[in-house]
Amino acid sequence: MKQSKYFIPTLKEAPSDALIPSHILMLRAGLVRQLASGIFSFLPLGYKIKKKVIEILRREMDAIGGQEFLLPALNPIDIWEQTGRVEAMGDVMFHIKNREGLVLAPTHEEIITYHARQHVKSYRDMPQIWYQIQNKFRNEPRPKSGVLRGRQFTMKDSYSLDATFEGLNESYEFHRTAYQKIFDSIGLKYFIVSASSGAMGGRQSEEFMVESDSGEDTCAVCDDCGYAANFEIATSDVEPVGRIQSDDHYEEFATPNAKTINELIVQFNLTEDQCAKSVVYIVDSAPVLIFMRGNDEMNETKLQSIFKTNQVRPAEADELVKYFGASTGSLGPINIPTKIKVIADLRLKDANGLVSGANKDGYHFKNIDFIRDCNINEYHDLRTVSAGEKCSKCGSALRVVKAIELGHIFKLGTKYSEALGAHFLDAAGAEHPIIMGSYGIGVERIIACYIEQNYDDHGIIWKKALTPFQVHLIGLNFTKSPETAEVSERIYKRLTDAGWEVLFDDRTDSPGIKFNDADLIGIPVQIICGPKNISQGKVEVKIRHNNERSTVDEAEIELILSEFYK
RNA sequence: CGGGGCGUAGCACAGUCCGGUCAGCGCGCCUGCUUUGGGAGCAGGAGGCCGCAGGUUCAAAUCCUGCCGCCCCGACCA
Repeated sequence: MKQSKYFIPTLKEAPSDALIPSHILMLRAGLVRQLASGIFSFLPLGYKIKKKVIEILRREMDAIGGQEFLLPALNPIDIWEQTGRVEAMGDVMFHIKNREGLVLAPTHEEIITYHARQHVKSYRDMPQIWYQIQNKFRNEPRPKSGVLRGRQFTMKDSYSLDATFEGLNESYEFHRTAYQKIFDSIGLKYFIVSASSGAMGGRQSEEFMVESDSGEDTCAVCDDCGYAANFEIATSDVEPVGRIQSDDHYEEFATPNAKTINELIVQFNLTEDQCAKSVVYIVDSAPVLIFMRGNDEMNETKLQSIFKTNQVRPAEADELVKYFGASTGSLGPINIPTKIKVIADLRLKDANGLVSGANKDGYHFKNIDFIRDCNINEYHDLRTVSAGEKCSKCGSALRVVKAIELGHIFKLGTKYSEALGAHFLDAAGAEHPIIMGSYGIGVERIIACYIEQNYDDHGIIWKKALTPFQVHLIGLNFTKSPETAEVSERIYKRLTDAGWEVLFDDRTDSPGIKFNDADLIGIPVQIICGPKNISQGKVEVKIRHNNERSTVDEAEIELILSEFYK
């Protein structure tokens, strides 16, 4: 490809809307342009990279027996109503206004299940792995960070259909391995975390994460043993509060100026372990009183999983008065005027000697015994881990990092097949819902994450898997030196004929412009043809990632390329 | 949806408080000449409803009202 004819609008300055490296570089290198918030056009160079990603995805999905579909983005809404997801998705789903009953698909479990229901009627028809690489539409409330969170994006989504849970496990493992191959071959540094299947009611789920300050997920990772988990479900090894030797009855004391745990600790010389913090949530419109140790933070996702709902919110001030007759800072487990559910974090299990609110503004109780004095309905792991706590596997200090979710694999179970009536007959002739899994990878996120991990002051640094071209042939000073033009053309033709993907900078611009553009675009190998070297029958080879330069004979070029790309 | 910021040429910005002197700078673009190993020089030139709509005023990029768009923080994210 001759660069003089190729549309690569590079920018010297970064558009002010772009803040993170991948976004800035994708704009500057002429890969994408933004059309509207969360909506991007891929320009030729960017699309070339995207197609390379897609090819890798296709290769690995085919390798595990996946069959490629292309499902419509326009969906009849009634299928989505049957699974209850029109409501669950809420505003995230785009609805067509001038044609009643159509929506834009944000994902495709429903449509896959629809087709499975039509034709997968026997255990003999399974297992199946169906996938597609297609645009998804989600009305994100706030798109951000370039292509990392958009309203229209490309996803590789696959779905497994199995007759048994053993089969599902196998399909899941196939995907897990394929995903590792995909990210490894691209050269991404990633880690896998256990994730919450949340209110979806699935069985197991893992996410493929890239550590990044631009990430929207938080994970706890252990660098020693490899433990990694999404914050939503992460646990750590923390000391339980336990019991102390004391039979003292609980006793009210005035705490007029202590509303927070820290104020209690300071004013009454307590330890965090002695304090049972009360938190009140409204879960499915019913209040739940939750106890956490000291300043331990409650994790909403864990709460959602316990109650299997995403209808969870902190109680409002007037609700606290209504249920407890007291306000925040004075709530506790004893003398609750209304009957509500009480749960506590595992760390407080069966503890005593505790201080908690007296359900009377300005008063607390001390010497509370959770066994003797309270009716704690259940104990659950409810706390959010924090950095530096001990890994529950190996005891090393956990790190807490921001991460970008690149892929998600998920054992769905029978939620969709049951809702849509996708049943099959087993060998004994008994009817069962199809057992499903769903697996997704964000295509644009791969590109953005790759760039986040591979750039320098000059621009992007591609490795061989995703580079839009294998060689950047840069001709210098053609107007002054027709011989250089001639030699460059000859090299271009020879490499192209030999099957190399060559971007040939045959523009008449000054060398500085060409070098800077080349580094910005980031093709791994640059071959520089200038008059000085040409006269000696030589060209210069520059390796982008380490800036290594060598002057070689024209005849050696292909050998060097074969070596680099072997 | 709450909070904050912004909208002036392709990109980056100044001008807005304090209305008139205001359509400006740099880069990019076009033409010519010179130049060519890390974003060249000189000369000449093109490009704008100052986001949109209303209002105030003799006069609006500038003041007022409404709307739209974009970015950031938060909420949200099968």
